[in-house]
Amino acid sequence: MELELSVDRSSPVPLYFQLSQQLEAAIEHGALTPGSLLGNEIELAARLGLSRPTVRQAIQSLVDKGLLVRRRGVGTQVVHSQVKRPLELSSLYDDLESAGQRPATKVIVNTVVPASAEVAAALGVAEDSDVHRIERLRLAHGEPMAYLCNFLPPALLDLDTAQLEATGLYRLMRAAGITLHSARQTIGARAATATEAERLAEEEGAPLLTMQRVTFDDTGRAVEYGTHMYRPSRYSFEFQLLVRS
Amino acid sequence: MELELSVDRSSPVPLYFQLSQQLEAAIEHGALTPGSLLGNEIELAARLGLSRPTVRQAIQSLVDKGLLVRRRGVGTQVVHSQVKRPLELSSLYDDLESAGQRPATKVIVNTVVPASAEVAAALGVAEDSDVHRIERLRLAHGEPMAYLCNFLPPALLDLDTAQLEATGLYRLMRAAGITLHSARQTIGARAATATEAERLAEEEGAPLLTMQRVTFDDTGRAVEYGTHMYRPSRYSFEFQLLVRS
DNA sequence: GTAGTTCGATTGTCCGGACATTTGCATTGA
DNA sequence: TCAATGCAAATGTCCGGACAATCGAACTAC
Repeated sequence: MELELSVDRSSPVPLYFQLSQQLEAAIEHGALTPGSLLGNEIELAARLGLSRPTVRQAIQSLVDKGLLVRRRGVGTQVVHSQVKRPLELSSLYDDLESAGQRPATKVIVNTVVPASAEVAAALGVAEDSDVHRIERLRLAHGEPMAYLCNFLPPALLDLDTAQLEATGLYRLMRAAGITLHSARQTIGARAATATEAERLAEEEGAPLLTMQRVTFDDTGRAVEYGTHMYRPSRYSFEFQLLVRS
Repeated sequence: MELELSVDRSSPVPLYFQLSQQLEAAIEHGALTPGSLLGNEIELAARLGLSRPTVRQAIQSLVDKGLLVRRRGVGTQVVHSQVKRPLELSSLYDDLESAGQRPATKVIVNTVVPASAEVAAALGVAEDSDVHRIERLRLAHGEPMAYLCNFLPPALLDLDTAQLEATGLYRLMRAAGITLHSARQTIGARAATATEAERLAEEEGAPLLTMQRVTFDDTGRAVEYGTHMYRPSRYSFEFQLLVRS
């Protein structure tokens, strides 16, 4: 196996990034089979005309992604795993769209309200200060799927109802220059109340999947707090957790 | 602010790790307040008698943990976030114990069975090959909390019923030298069947929180597959998702 | 044959330096 | 007054080298 690797030094793309992308593509494509050794770093660096730290940086980024494993004294090998693409912090809208489900959104509420104690604590703003409140019904194939209630700090972005119905909240945030970083989520279940049941076309007492989430941007600011309710027959959460060492 | 930092060069602990631990402790302890600059890398390196790459490695590890943010041309600052400790891949047993709940386990089944198609696919073993099957009832304060059904590949570790009742599965795996790396989880909800209801002291049709998980070690091997059912009144999932870039 | 030892291979850690890129601010100019 | 320019500061990228720690396998001794 002679893996074709090359870097373009005239490109503004960092060299280590070029290399890591090529390696990732090779793994994804099957050119590098699970369990196979990657060849030692020194030789790889020499072959590409790069220094060892640069090669290490490329490899390390793939190790962090869980695609490679390094073993001292042995070498670096491709992980032997079914899981190719770790699931990340995702948007329900994007999830549905990439699943080919043609999502639709109906905005029920889009207003500004004083923050309750709960919302204020989650967003890190003063109690009774103004926050956006939006409530949406998310549908797929015309069937209700989830009821979404979100709160956003003021002056973060302008929430146009038409835009909210055309796309997802995360996408609007990214478009407004907000870099999402992490989210703290709580997932539970409970029986539907009468009003919830009606909104979601379920019966009273039917099990609902609930999710509460606070999303943070890269500066650690809370940019969104939400309480969502999903129909468990239509949706379940799928994600990958990594051990942090 | 004169943060006290020092490294011990005679220690076998890597220098970058010593530094990152001290910085993390300072953030946790409040000596470094959110939003405050960390001082530039060059000066920090000089003060500690370290090279810049070593200091960068320490800082980078904290950036990966979400505690710091770097901005080119500005500096490195402490993240302004309520979330101090990102939740990691956790064990129900440990969760309960650290919450002071004195967990107990009752082993219902502990045997070896041929792998069904579903189990074989999850664990990456041949269909009908031998796998361990354990079913456990997890209690807290004497109250049933969850019903856990797990499958493990053979010859991974010996599953002693007494040990299983004394501690959690993850802890047994770690003690056997298995380095857990990641887990793919699916969380959903549904109504309890009659037998499930009886096991968990719920009523038939009551909402249950369900979780399916495949856990991988650092070589990418699947080391555990499980189907769990939780009483939503007693337990909910709380975790933090990071955006992977 | 088996257990212990040695040795080569490979990654882990660390250094000191160089230049590029981006940011924020002060200065300058219209 | 306001916008454009220039400058300093900080992180981003990259280099080439050095030594340490660990693993696996071949080898040796019993």
